[in-house]
Amino acid sequence: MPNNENELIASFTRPEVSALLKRGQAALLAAMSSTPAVLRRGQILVEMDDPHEFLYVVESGWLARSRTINDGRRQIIVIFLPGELCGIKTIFMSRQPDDIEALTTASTRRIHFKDACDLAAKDFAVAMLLAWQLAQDERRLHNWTVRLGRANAEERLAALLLELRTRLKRLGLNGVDSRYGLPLTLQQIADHVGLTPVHVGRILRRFREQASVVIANGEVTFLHKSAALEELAKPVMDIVGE
Amino acid sequence: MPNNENELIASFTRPEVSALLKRGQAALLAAMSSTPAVLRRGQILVEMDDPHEFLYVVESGWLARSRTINDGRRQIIVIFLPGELCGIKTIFMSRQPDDIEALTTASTRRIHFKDACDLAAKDFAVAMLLAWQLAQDERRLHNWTVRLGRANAEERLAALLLELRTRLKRLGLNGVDSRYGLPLTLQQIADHVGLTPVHVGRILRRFREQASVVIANGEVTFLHKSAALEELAKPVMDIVGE
DNA sequence: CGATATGTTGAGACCCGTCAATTAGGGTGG
DNA sequence: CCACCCTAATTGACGGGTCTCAACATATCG
Repeated sequence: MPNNENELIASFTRPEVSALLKRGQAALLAAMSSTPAVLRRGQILVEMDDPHEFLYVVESGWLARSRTINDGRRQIIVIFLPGELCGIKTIFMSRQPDDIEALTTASTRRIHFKDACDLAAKDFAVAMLLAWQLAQDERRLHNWTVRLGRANAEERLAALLLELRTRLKRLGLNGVDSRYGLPLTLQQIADHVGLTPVHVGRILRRFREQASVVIANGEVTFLHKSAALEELAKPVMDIVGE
Repeated sequence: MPNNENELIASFTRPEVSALLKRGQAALLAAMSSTPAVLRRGQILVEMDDPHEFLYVVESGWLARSRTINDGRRQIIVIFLPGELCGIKTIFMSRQPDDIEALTTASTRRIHFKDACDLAAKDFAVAMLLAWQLAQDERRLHNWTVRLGRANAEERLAALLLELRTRLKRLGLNGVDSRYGLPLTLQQIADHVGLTPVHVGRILRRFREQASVVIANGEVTFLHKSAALEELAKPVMDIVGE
């Protein structure tokens, strides 16, 4: 168990911490399967209720933890972006009631949870990285709990678009500040924010008409009145802009 | 970092595992402050955005992680019952955007996160317990994400009442199977399930009229048609009945 | 006994869902 | 290059679940 992660989140930009995390990430990545598995959109990496034994890193594409109810309702619980780890809880539980699925064409590499444990025991930076990612995930879940419980459609969508912007930026995956790729369908967005695709479409039209954002051709583009978006989302954004 | 928690959740009742968890709990509790801090209802244990350094165990009463928006909206993100640990993420982050507050009169004992880490490093059972509680918390957050995103008022309330029943039973805190103490106001329930107190009251009346459950005098009592509740909640309950 | 917080009930409004029709887009094969 | 198909996106009309507001009842506590 790692022993001094305090101040981690508060110091996203502190060079010595991010350096440690980068070292841990490098060590873990080096120990992962070298040949990536390729997934088609909609393909399921880990089936719900199945025992599973691996942690994964997203190489390219977007993944998600999702739960589907037999009457057709579906909730995307967490989105995993390229470079992020998923399935860390595999270390602690052999089965979970959710799928991990590919939201887009994607590729992943993996490591057996026992190997990951051994590595973490030997290399503190790896333990640090794993703990850090877990804490990140839980913080994000807290944010979405607040949004799904108390925020309206506009606030949820504004929060989603802004959260993805800061996450992609932090991962170094968006070229320009005012634009990023969003490879999700309205249905997938709706399943994440707890709305219907029809209503998501209506809210996005409203945003477009207000000149806040346009989302077209799989690209989000912030317009000159995007401050209105930030104003909308502000009550449900956390300290680090997610 | 612990190294063989696999099968933990799947084996809630496996005697050797629960024995290990009990040992870990005993060791951690023994290291905690011996004089409990007493909290009045509504009192805040950890203020949002404040740096904090302690893990807590609930001795008596109910606590919650809650987030309040300045316009008055409020979301209870997680409920902590007597015997459960809260603030474990303190080990990893010095500040979080939520309060930890007393939902009822409550008492807690605490331990500095560094001491908890040292203990976990020496005693595997403690590390096990901490990891197990974290995994528990995250699984519960997943469940509530699904419910807040996709379940209607009846399903959310049915799920809440049943989840609390199984959690209290597991903690050994309910005498009879068909009855348990629920020390929450309609407002607090509403803040947890993402509804208004008025609507929560209406749904509970419906439950009462259907002879599913009565909730009166701070007690939940399941009636002869409580199977209807389980039917309602089933689509949004996880494997272990939470 | 009064004061305050909490619970109950009703009427009306609003946000979002449902359903259905239409358009647009993206790939495939001829 | 076009015809075709299938999926995704758009739009409108309508209905319903939940919220809002306000009045009243009840419980709690000094």
